[in-house]
Amino acid sequence: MKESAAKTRILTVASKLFYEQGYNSTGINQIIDEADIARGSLYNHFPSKLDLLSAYIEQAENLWFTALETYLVPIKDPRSKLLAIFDFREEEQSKIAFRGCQFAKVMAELSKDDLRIFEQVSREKDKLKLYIKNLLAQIDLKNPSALTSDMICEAIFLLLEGSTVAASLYKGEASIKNAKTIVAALL
Amino acid sequence: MKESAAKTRILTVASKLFYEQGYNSTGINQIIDEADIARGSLYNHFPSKLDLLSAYIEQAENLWFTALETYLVPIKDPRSKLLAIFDFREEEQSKIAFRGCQFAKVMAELSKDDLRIFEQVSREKDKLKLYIKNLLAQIDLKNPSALTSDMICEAIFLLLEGSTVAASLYKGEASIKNAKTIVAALL
DNA sequence: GTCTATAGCTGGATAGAC
DNA sequence: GTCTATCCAGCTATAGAC
Repeated sequence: MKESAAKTRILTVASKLFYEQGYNSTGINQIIDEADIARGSLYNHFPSKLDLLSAYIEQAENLWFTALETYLVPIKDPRSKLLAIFDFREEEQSKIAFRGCQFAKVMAELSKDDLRIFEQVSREKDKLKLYIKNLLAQIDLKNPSALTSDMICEAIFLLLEGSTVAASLYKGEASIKNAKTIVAALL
Repeated sequence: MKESAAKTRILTVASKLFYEQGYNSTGINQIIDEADIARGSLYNHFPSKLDLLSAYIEQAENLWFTALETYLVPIKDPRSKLLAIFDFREEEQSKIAFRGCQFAKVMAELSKDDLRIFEQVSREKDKLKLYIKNLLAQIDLKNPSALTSDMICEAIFLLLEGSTVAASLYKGEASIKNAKTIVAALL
């Protein structure tokens, strides 16, 4: 059930370009040039550019989550694991010049009518929230802030998203480090 | 020193379209159609599309900040003022179907080389942080979380940004309400 | 399944009349 | 300063040969 080499190459190239240049600014022409395949082949595998975007999102979701889990494997303590999510994001973002969250970037470019993509992205974010929630359940919260466990989960999630946006604005890791400090105070 | 009516109309129409459809997805043709001016007039007032974007950002900054300050005038207590920033954002976003932060949207669409725009936006965000900081200075923090005043300022800022992104993803106000709850626990 | 050729449009920007 | 006419490069998508 191996996918064609052409299809894989298209998706690889498109992922890179969608993220680096944006979806709207990346043309089919550039994709077929860099992937070195023919126009017709692309439309054979992906009926439209939006289908290609959808495939990119799906792949990126899987890759991102797998990378996060792998990063956290050596860390045993759940509290440290939660804090390390911010280290992971910092490393990841600094490698790519603080271009921001892949999914947030796509959403910002889409028309509000492209519901399919919005749902895909929100499913991914829900997966992350669930992952955070499970880690929180293993912690004996000292709870200095009188927030419920669910609300602390939300805080971690929002601080992660917010600090990524801020880091991409300021082109530096300071916001992500700050978010980690704030979360540490909440746990 | 009144600006020409044409220029004003161009900027009004462009602002609306840039925000509703995105910068890249809005063409010069559509702008001149809806503003009902001639192609040449647009290029007379704005040498390039990027100059028009820059003018939009500048105007949006001023309008947004003025609207926030006006919203907060009737509220006297500084702690309530801080929390009301989230009410303001919620009202503002619900009016526009949770399309997200104007500035974040633009940044997500830009090439990383458009430094001029990045700097414009970061100046705006700095203004907001300073405003938050001044309000915080008037509060006697009970400080349950052992965070410095500067770090609480950062937390408010990051939660505001993060919850706006999340609200635009989920198309609802829940994230913004949650962010307010979290901030209330920090103050 | 992969190719080339091209349709059909729209993009941003310019020239030159008035 | 505002207009119309137009350039040319780019876009997404399709047709039809191999």
